[in-house]
Amino acid sequence: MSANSRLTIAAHALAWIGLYQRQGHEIATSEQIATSANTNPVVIRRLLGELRRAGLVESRRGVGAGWSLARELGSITLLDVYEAVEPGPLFAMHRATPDQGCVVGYGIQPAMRGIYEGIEETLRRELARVTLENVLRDVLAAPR
Amino acid sequence: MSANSRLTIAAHALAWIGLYQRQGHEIATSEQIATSANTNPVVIRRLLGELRRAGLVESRRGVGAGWSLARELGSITLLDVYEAVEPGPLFAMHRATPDQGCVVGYGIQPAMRGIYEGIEETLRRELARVTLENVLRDVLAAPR
DNA sequence: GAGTGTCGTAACAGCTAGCGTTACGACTGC
DNA sequence: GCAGTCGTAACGCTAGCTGTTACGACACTC
Repeated sequence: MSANSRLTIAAHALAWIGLYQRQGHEIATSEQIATSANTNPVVIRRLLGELRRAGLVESRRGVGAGWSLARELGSITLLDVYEAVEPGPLFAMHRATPDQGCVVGYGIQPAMRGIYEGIEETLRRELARVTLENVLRDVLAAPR
Repeated sequence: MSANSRLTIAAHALAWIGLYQRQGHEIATSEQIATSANTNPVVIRRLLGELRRAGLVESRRGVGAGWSLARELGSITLLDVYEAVEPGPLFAMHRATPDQGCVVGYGIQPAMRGIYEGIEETLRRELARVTLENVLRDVLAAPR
């Protein structure tokens, strides 16, 4: 489906900030997070910008600027992150509208829309069951 | 996530063939299906080729050639179609492997892998609950 | 108020995947 | 031999993700 890494990187960033704050620091920079995720600071700033719009993190500017959590890790779910970072639907309809003169062409889109809605709802419920607290716990539980 | 229409078009093709066969015909051509789906016959042939590799349809060549179902619509689920048509995982990991010297960079991939596995398993279960028979029924139930 | 470090964001390039299209050989029935 | 359809390669277009550079905006320190 040409999957992307946006949810993964966003979760990485949040877990990193959360852990950093528990170690007594207040503010994390996109530079630090980018180093941990092995990517470019701009990529991190773009993603965190979307998380800020969703109210999950806050940013400060000026000297000593950077990012901090706007909510506890335990109150942020993967669904929150997913919705902040992945707009569109999971499955797409036909590019060009099918032949409305054909029975199948006429009924296929409403039919699939209904089915997809149910499936996406299940996906959301599943994403909502995992908090970033869970993620960080799993991260720290990695052997060695 | 840059969703594509492959599952939708494949389901469309299967429903079309199924209905066509119930109307007494034996063989459907990619040309006919493409007209209904408003796309190019080659797109249909490519998708049906993948469904054939999965044992869902059969094809004949020569004059009067075309496609037919290898199984009843009721025994084909959206999961069968999905697996035939969408190889990779739903969510991707980091492009470049994260900093293994960082606690989060080290543990994030195993953590997310476990979480994603559970979620994809749920998705599969949900897809497995819908048969192409269900799809066709919904298609025919469209108002007007 | 000058200097500094970081965010915010635009702009661009490279890559990949999906989709549409053309073309043509392979096959099979007449 | 002819005709109709599949099978598949090849190509171009588009869109999205990722990485990178660049630079203005901002706020703290001195």
